[in-house]
Amino acid sequence: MISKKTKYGLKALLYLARQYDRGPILIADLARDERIPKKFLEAILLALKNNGILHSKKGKGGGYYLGRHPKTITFGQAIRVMEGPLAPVPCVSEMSYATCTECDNEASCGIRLVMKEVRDAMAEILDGTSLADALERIDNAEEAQKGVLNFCI
Amino acid sequence: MISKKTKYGLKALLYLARQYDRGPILIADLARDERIPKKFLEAILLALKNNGILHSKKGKGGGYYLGRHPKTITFGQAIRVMEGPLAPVPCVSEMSYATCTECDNEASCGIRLVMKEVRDAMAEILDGTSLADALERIDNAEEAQKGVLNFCI
DNA sequence: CATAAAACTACTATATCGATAGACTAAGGA
DNA sequence: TCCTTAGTCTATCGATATAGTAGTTTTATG
Repeated sequence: MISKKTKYGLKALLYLARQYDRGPILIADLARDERIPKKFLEAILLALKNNGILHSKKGKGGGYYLGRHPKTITFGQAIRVMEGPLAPVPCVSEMSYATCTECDNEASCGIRLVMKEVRDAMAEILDGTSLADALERIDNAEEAQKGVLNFCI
Repeated sequence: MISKKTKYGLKALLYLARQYDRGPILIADLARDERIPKKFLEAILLALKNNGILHSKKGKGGGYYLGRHPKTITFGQAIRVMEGPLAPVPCVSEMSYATCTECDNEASCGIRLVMKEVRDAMAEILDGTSLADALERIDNAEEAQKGVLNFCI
C-alpha cells in the first residue's frame, strides 16, 4: 500500500501536468482544489523539487511547476522519490541496490528470484507511464463515462 | 519494500516446504537454522496458522507443518497474511476492496488506473508462484552455480 | 519598503516494526 | 497423576515512519 504522502504527491503532479503551460501554481490553490493539507503538501512538493521533478519560483507570481514536459515525467520517478525503491527487497533494486542482511547466498535465494520478477513487472508499468499518459487515460475514462450516461438517457 | 516479518515468514514457509514429509518442525530449529528471532518467528507462524496456511501440534513431538501441499501454497497467499493486500491502493484490491477516502470519482482516477495495472501484474506473479515452484527454482539456481564452478575448475 | 510566496525549523500525536519477557495451556510419557 | 515439552497469549519497549500543525525566515517582485 502506498502512503498518503505518495497519493498526494501523484495528485499534485497530475494537477500541475494538466496546467503545464499556465506558469507557477500556488501551493494554496493546489491544496484547496485537491483537498490536501497545505503544510503536508509543502513538504511533498519540496521533496519533488529537490529531486528535479518540480521547479519553484519564490515571491510574487511564484509557485510550483513541472521541471520537464509531462511526457517525460513517469510514475516510477515520482514514486521513488516519495515511497523509496520499487523493489520489494533491496537486493533486486536497479536504482538503489543493497544486499539483504538476512540471506548469504543471493544467487539462490528463493525470495529474491520471485521478487526480481515482481520488481521488473512493476518497473515496466510505472517507468512506462508518464503524467501525460495518465491525463490521456483520465480523459478517455471520463469520455467513456459520459458515453454511458448519454446512452442511458 | 516488504517487512522483515514477511521475509522471515517466507523463509520459514520455504523451510517447512523443503521438509514437507518429515512431520512437525520445532520453532526452535527453524529459528536457529534460518537465523530468525525465536519469539518473533512464533508470532509470524501463529498468524500463518490462523489463516490456514500452517498447522501445528502441541506437546512432545509437536511443532509446525504446512497445512497443504507446497504446490498449493502461493507467495500471494502468504504475503497477504503478513503484509496485507497486494494492491498499492485499496480501491483496486480484489481480495479486500475499500474505497479510497481521497478520491470521489473512482472511474476516472488516474492513480487508480495505473495502480490497477500494477496490482494485476503483481498478483499474476505472486498468485502464480507456489512454494514448490520456488524450491524448484532454488535447486536450478544452485545447479547453475555449481555448473559455473565446475566450468572454472 | 511592503508584500507575497516558498523554504525552513520545530513540534506532536499516532501507528507500525522489530524484538523480548513471562505466564498460560495442551499433549505425551513415565 | 505428575512432569516435561512445546505451542499460545499478553504485555511491553525502543525505534522509526506517518500524518499533520505552528511559526519563522528567506527571497523575489512591484
